[in-house]
Amino acid sequence: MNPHPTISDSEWKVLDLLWKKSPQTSAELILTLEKETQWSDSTIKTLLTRLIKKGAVAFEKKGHLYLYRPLLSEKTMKSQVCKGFLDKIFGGSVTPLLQHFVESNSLSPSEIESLKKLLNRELK
Amino acid sequence: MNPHPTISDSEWKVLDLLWKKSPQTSAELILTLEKETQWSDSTIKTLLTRLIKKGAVAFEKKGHLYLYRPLLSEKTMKSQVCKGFLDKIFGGSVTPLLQHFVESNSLSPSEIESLKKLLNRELK
DNA sequence: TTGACAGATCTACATCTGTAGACTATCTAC
DNA sequence: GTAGATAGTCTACAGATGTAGATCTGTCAA
Repeated sequence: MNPHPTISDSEWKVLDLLWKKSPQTSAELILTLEKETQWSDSTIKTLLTRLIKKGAVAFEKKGHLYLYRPLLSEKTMKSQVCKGFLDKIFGGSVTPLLQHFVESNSLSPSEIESLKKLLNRELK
Repeated sequence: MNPHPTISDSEWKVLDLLWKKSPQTSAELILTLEKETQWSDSTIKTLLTRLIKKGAVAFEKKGHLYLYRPLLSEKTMKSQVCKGFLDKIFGGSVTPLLQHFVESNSLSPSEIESLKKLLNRELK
């Protein structure tokens, strides 16, 4: 019913891995996540379960293997999160967001170049 | 101890108002927020209390008036939230973020213009 | 066939969040 | 000085989240 359920930060990490590669077994996911987090395997399984309950992930039994894959598209989800973020922090408009990055000097010259290219391409 | 506490979505709305104008009495805040949300005054008072406990807001008794003001700077907080967002969604780099907005056609031509100006100014 | 193991499910629990009613203290106007 | 209005504090409670132990179950090797 909920077209785009809320995905918590931890859940997002799991989903993100599935967007990068799918399907994956829980073992694969656990292996990857244990490197970048301190989570126990149990935690990761809980997150998987919650994602399934939210309709964000599906699994398929292949013999005795469980293969997990994302049900929600990365693009759609990111759109939603971006919009929420922009609304909350910058009143919904992109300019102040970019301005923020510019002013906080968090952009390297090469990054600025590629951003400009992006915008130029867009105008054609 | 926590230099920048986590501010929840609802709390953020309150803090945001204080960034726009400060100090304000709770009555002012309640008046504004009741227009854009469905919150009861009690809810807003709870949010204020939590912000105070988190060290994000301070109040001052002026006679029998309570004046609230933000303790955390807007810039600092937005930086933090932006960074967290960027890390979570786009692996920490700005280009894919802007790319996202470009590709999702959420930029108006005039917005693109102003973004370009921003970047050009930066290069000087 | 039995034990070890991998993988799933159940249960748990503290904290945070959204949301708000009840209660208390103070001030102001009558 | 008393009632009503204001403003703050306490308490509450359900649901989400971060985190993980305990347990069940199916499979494969010995």
